[in-house]
Amino acid sequence: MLCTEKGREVTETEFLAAYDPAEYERLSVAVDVVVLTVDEGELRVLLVRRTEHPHVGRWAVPGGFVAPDESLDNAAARVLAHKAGLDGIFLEQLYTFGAVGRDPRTRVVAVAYYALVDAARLAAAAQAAGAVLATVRVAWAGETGGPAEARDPDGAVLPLAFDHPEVLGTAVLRLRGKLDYAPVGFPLLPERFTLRDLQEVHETVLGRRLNRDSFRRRMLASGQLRATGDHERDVPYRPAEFYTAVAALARPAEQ
Amino acid sequence: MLCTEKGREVTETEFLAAYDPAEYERLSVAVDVVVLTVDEGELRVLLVRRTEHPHVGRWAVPGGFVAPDESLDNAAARVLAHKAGLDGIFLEQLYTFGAVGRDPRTRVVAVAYYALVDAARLAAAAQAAGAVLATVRVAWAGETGGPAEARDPDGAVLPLAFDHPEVLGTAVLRLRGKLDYAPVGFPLLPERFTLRDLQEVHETVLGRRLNRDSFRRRMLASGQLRATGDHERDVPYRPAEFYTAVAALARPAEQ
DNA sequence: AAAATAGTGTCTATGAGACACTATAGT
DNA sequence: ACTATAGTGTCTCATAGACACTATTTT
Repeated sequence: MLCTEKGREVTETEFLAAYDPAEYERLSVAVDVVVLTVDEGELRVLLVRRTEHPHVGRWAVPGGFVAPDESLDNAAARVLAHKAGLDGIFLEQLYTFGAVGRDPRTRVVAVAYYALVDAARLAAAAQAAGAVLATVRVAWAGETGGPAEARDPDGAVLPLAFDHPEVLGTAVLRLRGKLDYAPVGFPLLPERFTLRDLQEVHETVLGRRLNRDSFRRRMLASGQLRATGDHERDVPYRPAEFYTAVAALARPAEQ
Repeated sequence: MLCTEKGREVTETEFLAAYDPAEYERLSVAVDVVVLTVDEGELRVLLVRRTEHPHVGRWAVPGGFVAPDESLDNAAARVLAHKAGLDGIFLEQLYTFGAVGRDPRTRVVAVAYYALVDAARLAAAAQAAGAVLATVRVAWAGETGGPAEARDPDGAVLPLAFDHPEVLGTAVLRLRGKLDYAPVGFPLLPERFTLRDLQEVHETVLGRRLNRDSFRRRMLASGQLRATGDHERDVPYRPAEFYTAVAALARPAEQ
């Protein structure tokens, strides 16, 4: 059952020395990063306008090809840093899109990631990078799933490149699913936030209103929040206390 | 902002005709399929013994390289059919593993899938394919995550190839997570099953005992079960009624 | 009859939703 | 004083766990 060559077994070292990678056809592998935030009750995504073929002029999530000497996670972090100017934020693998005709140039397998960041930081990064923040709309409720649509601030639909409607829809679906059991809301908020801010983030992501009393009890009982003792200022009503997330959401280690 | 060549804009058609895929380095892309079942209170995985370098003699989940003209889903279904003789069973993308050194031959990005099948069918398929069914053990509880280990029927640990301990661990984690909200137990059972069978599957996957009364109520109230009116035979106690899953779990459509 | 599990009914504990009430800021 | 929201306490309802009891088969 072992490989033989001239009547004797070859060792793994000999095999690897003689191995020719061109024996199997290779594919282009890209990472696409869906950078999401919540602002003013809307889910927003960072999009860049394509300046080259294919799909010139259409809008795309930042992406780039994976180099032979970098891991997928590193490639995604590199794309996030170079194309969006963002560093050290929540970043997690989402899904891999590999339909044959998804890129008209050649066969490209895209490993999609999603990143979460607070609205103020993303607004600054988008401006510096020359990107736009588009509102995300999905035509489905709950955890049904399906493509998503991006609109500019005037409500006009932005044409998306490649299969990015599906990529964006998958990111929304993942976010909704995670919010039910994971503290995924915190990366979307600044370090200090009120319970009202947190509830608005949850409601925006889930696309439905939540019960205030129940949400408050559940969050305080979860042990994920630490009260700061500080309160809001200059609000025309009783100021709410600021909280912080008790444990920073750990970045998953490279596989 | 558009590409120019000799002072005029090029159309997308012209661009694609002149596009050279070799401009970017390409990678090998493989699919690995984790085929799982539950039998005798144990989670089992189908493994094949590697007959070629690298990792000759070690055990691996069935895998294969993705051809340029097939989608990832199709490649996974092909591997499942050719290497395990299984067709038309639950198959879903799991996670993509892309660490640089995970394959000693060359850079290989592995898109892992997991498949679920009932124990009797998998036992027959494994025998026909010359594969083994190994018991899966994880050293972690709940949804912690981490690598998994495979043991033969005598309890001896089978050495796994590549990063397959992580791949296997990721599959167990996904299965546990899905069981909480999705009817993922049904693909692991034959068409007709008792509530006891279903509970045993859930307990095995989750790695903990469940409350009988509560499980029964929850399942019957879920609307996912249809009573058949038939009952077990030749059991030394009151025979339980057979149920069927009311809706076959739809295979996700190709992206 | 004994043993073992299926299946039903009921009580209790827990958590979500609803509501009432008090607290605290700006206007 | 008025308004708007923060924060607390309590009631109700739905669901999970626990337990008791009956049903049905083989040995």
